[in-house]
Amino acid sequence: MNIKEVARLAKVSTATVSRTINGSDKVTPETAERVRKAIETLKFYPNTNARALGSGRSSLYGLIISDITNPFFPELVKSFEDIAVQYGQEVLVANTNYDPHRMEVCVSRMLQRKVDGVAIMTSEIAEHLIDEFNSRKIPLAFLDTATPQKGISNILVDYTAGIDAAVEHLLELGHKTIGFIAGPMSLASARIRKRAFINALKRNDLKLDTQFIEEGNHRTDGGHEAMLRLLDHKAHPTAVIASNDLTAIGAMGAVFERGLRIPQDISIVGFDDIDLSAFTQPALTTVRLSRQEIAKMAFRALYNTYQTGATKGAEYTIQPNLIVRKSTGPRPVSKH
Amino acid sequence: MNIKEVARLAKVSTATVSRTINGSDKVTPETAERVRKAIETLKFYPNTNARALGSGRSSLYGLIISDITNPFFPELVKSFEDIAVQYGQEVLVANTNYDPHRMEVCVSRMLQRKVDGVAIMTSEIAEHLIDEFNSRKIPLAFLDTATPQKGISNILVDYTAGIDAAVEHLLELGHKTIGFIAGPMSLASARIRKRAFINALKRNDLKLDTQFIEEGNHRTDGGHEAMLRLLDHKAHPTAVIASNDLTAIGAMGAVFERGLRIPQDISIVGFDDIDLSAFTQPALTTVRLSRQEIAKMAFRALYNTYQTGATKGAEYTIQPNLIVRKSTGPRPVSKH
DNA sequence: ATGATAGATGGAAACGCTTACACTGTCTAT
DNA sequence: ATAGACAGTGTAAGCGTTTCCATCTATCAT
Repeated sequence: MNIKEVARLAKVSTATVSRTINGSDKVTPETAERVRKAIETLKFYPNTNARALGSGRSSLYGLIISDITNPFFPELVKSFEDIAVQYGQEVLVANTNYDPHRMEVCVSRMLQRKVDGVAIMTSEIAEHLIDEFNSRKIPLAFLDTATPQKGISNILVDYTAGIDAAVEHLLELGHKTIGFIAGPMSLASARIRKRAFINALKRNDLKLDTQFIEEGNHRTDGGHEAMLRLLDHKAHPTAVIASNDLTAIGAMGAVFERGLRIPQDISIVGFDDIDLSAFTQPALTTVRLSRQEIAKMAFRALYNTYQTGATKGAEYTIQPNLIVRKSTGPRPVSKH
Repeated sequence: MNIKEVARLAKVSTATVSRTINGSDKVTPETAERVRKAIETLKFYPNTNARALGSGRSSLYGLIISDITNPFFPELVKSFEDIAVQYGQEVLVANTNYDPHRMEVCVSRMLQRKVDGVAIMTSEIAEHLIDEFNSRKIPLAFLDTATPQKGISNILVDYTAGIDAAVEHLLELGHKTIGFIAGPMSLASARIRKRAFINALKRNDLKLDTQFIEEGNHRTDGGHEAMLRLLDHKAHPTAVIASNDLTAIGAMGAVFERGLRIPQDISIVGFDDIDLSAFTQPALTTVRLSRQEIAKMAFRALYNTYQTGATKGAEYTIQPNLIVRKSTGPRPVSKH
């Protein structure tokens, strides 16, 4: 079953069938109708491989993430696909599993499939891999890459604004000592968030107490352990901000384990606003980082760059916003 | 950059380059080495589209799920990909969004990309779409399809065993009245789970009280509302089994809202064991349904069928098992 | 030495599309 | 009536691989 059989049945040339499929306006409505009917009858599905090969366009966009089981990503993937579909494009998703070798494999897949652009939503990528894309003029879009490059779009998150909002919210509730559970320092985004927290303290004239900053791993277990360490201090903070929601959720478990209540004894704030955060007990106050917005910007940047053949990428900034739920409350009076 | 340039640099024909890439044994080690060096130097990545076109094999397997943001699926996707990679194959994931039209789009994508097999992990699919695959001899693997067909593999879940384990666990804890929050009756898997529950009651000589069976939607909000309805009965059940974990989590929220405690006042059991379930407060007792196992079976079934050209599919059964955590406890003494 | 055999390599057709270019027939302006 | 423009369609040359078949060389039994 191929375009030739369709052409034969519709009594036209293969060129006309191709034109009809691609919605060219140079086909009379009657002819197009005949072709469409033939396609229908034969249940013909054009071979994507042949199309890509013949046209030189794959209509495929790559999306590289670290781990689909990390709840931050599914919504990102979904939004990215939704918008790609709107533009008549397809998406190739690849997981790096936080592993540099797997990253190479992902890149290789993208290259072999001749994608029209790649969104790299995980911070760590080797320089030489970027070069592979660059030399082939494949548009790239990054999320928070530390090193912006020419020909590459960048989606920046205003972490400062997000963390500031969280700190101010806690200040308004009367908290004086705020702890922070960071992500792994090997991740650029975790480093940026920690820095934003330190700056927010400074801006609000709060003293920085490094013993109240613990390092987690952006997963629940890390948050759990880090929180236990924080609670071990004779005078622990009355509020804690976590570098991401998973960490916050792990931290909440640790608080309960020690027989303390949230938010009466201690307030917790997360970051990201993963779906789950609305359903924890109590519901988590968190800084929302819209995956939909990230996906939309990244895709558009890639699509535009590819279509216009522009050589320089764009920059966009995304504003996170605080979602106040039930895990934050006034500073306990008994506390210092 | 293509195979010709590699051939020129390595001073061989394109046929030999192709053979080297595909690991044919008919190439002398020295020649192969020369070719590999040329590939390296030129940073050549073979064009997947051309490969698929030329060989007639796409080495691509489709995976159709309903919704990647449903926490049941990410782990399934990951496991499926992991095993596909082991076999040197690639995966094309598509979401139906529970929408029959989107399902058609997904199937169309699979057909256009000439996949070597498709795992359909969402129950609802129109008969005529199955035919499209059948007539093209594309292997199919289903999860719990109600209507087994020839040439199609089927992964069956022993829901009866899973629900039985949950019911028996509650019985041992002394519970006499057990409620159930079902999924949407439009979903085959939800219907099967409900039926399994009813049968389990029967088998244990418990009377079936239909007012203690509520319908949810397999999401948290549905579980929340269904639980509120259950709690509205003057004598509500002391234990409730939910059709999936999301429903159970929503139900837990409702319990807290009414000022009751888990498990002291009421026990809750989920189904699936999504990652999150270990981190709820209290951690959810649930019936684990291994996504890894499902993925493994589905992929193997497809791969074997395609490789051997077998015309009849296989059947596998998966045994769920109860994971006891903190959301279940002895029947409250004050209760009837 | 000779023919047979096997193994390595090359030549070129095929895969199923897209698209530049050529062609035909109408229509418009003169 | 006629040249020019233009719309609709067809012809055929790619696109980058794979793979069948042919060719060549070296080895071996005779």
